[in-house]
Amino acid sequence: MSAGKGAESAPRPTMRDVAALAGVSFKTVSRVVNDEPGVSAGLRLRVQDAAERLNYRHNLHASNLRRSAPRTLTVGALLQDVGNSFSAGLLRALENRLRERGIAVLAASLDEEPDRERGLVRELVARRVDGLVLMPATHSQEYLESDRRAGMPTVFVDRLPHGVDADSVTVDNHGGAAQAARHLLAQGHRRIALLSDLVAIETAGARVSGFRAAMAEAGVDQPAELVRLGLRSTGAAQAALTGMLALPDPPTAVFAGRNELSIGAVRALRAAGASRRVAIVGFDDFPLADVLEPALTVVRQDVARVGDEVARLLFARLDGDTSSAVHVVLAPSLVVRGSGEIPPP
Amino acid sequence: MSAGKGAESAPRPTMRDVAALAGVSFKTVSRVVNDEPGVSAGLRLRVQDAAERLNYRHNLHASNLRRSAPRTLTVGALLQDVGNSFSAGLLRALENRLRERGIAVLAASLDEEPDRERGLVRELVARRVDGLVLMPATHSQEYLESDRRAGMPTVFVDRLPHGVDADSVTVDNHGGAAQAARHLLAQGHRRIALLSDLVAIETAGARVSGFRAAMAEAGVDQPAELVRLGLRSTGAAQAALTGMLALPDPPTAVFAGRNELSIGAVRALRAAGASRRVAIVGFDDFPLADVLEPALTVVRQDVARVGDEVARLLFARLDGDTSSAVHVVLAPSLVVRGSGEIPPP
DNA sequence: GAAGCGCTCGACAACGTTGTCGTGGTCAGT
DNA sequence: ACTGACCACGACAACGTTGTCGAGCGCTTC
Repeated sequence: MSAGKGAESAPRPTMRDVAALAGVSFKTVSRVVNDEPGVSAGLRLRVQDAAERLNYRHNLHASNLRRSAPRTLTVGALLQDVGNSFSAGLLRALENRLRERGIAVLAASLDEEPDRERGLVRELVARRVDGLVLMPATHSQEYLESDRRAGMPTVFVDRLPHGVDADSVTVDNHGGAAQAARHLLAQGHRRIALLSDLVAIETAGARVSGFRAAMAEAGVDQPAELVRLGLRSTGAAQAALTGMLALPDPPTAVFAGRNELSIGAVRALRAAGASRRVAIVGFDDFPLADVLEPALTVVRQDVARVGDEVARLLFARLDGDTSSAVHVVLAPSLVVRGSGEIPPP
Repeated sequence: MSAGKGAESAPRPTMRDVAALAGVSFKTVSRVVNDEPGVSAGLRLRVQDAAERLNYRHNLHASNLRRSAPRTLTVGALLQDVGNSFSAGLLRALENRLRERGIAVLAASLDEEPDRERGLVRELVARRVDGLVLMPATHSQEYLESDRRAGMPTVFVDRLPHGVDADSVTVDNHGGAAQAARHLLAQGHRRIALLSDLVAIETAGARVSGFRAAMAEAGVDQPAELVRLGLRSTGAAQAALTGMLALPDPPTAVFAGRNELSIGAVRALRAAGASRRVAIVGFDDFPLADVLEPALTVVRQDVARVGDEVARLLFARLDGDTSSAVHVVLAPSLVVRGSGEIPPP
């Protein structure tokens, strides 16, 4: 038994081959394959049998090329990192909805690299995907405009579109972060560390500004030594917080702006033996947040809900809706689990 | 500015349109687009300019239809659940390698449903993907044989192929589970609970048999009350272990056969206040296993390594290697973190 | 019995591209 | 000045499919 494809393998059978075996014209095969009417039951069976015998497989590309309303039944999903729990959960939620329409998903990761985003969009357009779901890494998506005009429905997720008037599904990052800050303030905390990713990333920026707004509103001032922006990884967050814990006047609470930063912060607290002394609230839930000790209080975005909304908007566009862009903003919720309720000393 | 695609939007420009604008034949446009030689520099610029002005986008489907060696530059990855950390991590590792060759990934989840696997394979073949990465849900993949003969390279991952002679990358589940059991036995445990998914799932079955082999080897017998198979979810594992902890003679240690079951087990231990009293070793690592208290000892499979191997095998087949099927088995490693080193009372 | 209708089915063009081959022009060599 | 080689480019067929239209057949209807 041969194991590989073998460049020399016989070409796949086409409708013509099936037609020859069944003794009909290849147009009749097309009718049978597409379940079109106008073929007698007997012939239909003969054709199906021939197709089976030859292992005939429909060629979606040729089909799409010819069809009057081409549908590749494929959408592209450009997410930050399909290995990260937020992107992965979203991808899964999307897949569930798209499957209902027989649509497959081309998934790729952007890693916050603008060039990769532009390159991948090009590739996906060349593949003539029916639609695009984009968690952008670029500052402006003006480059998308011509493709959208040419009929490419696009739904932004997690971040708003800039320079292009497309649908979006985001969460209220500003509000969620403010809620986290108020929660910590309500426990009596005044020295609250702020750990954030690059503020150029829209969600991170909104969370920082939401946090700061709530602090300002409470009249608490935020010293620079308790702020670290531009943290790109779990390790960076861990190092940053470890440094702060060694300050003469260390923070009594921490707000971590993204799930990986929360993890780094938890590691730093553990290493310093401060888990039960320093409060922490994170943005983004993750699978094990509830079994940490203390369990992690987080601002949660409902990824399944986000996926549902994205699919809903995309379907409307696929169905020909050309009304003006819709921006869905979902409210995140504070999940109280213990780590955010530790009082200041 | 219009927001949607609009079924009525102008058709996309083709090479013919670009040619008309540039005042050349459309074959010349083809040459320019594909960077083929035989076009003077001046003309090349004129064509590129025209393409730019019209927002021309290459049509990969038409291109592939005509090409003598069609390459869709797409592979299908059928994984268990792209939202689960193991599948997601693997998908990401695969994507990294495939990107180097400009190959995109169609990702889908099988959820252990055989019908879905067969249906999705059909779809992917209709899309003429260049290759298939499969974490099978079916008991036999004989149905794949004709497509493989027709030239579809297939690499199995995490589970071995059955009924078809294809490449595979798996980890030594039997050995890994045995190692976990021996580790717990070495601490002096004799009453070790076994939590497993459906043993019909090959990996789960191998882990169960590995665990049992190590127990038998040590002459320890495993009472039925400490065995629960067929656990499909975190909640089921939690309930199962909670029940066992209430036994007159409860287990002093637990082996959880899959990461979600470990999570359920940890929850059960936490709820029973037994985290520091009952030892636990899990199969599969996950992002926060090291920050639990106590940190979770696990048998780890290196997903990045698995992804690399899968890509390597796939590339070899894409490059025409028709030698017989290769089966790569990677050794998992025991990561000692604390939870597995709790001694029996 | 002729006309008309409906039902199957096939011939053919077309989708947007690449592969093959032919044409016309330039230029070096004699 | 003439040949031949080479280069730039174009005409045309082909990939596998669907859309359009018309041919052939059996049936009903007056």
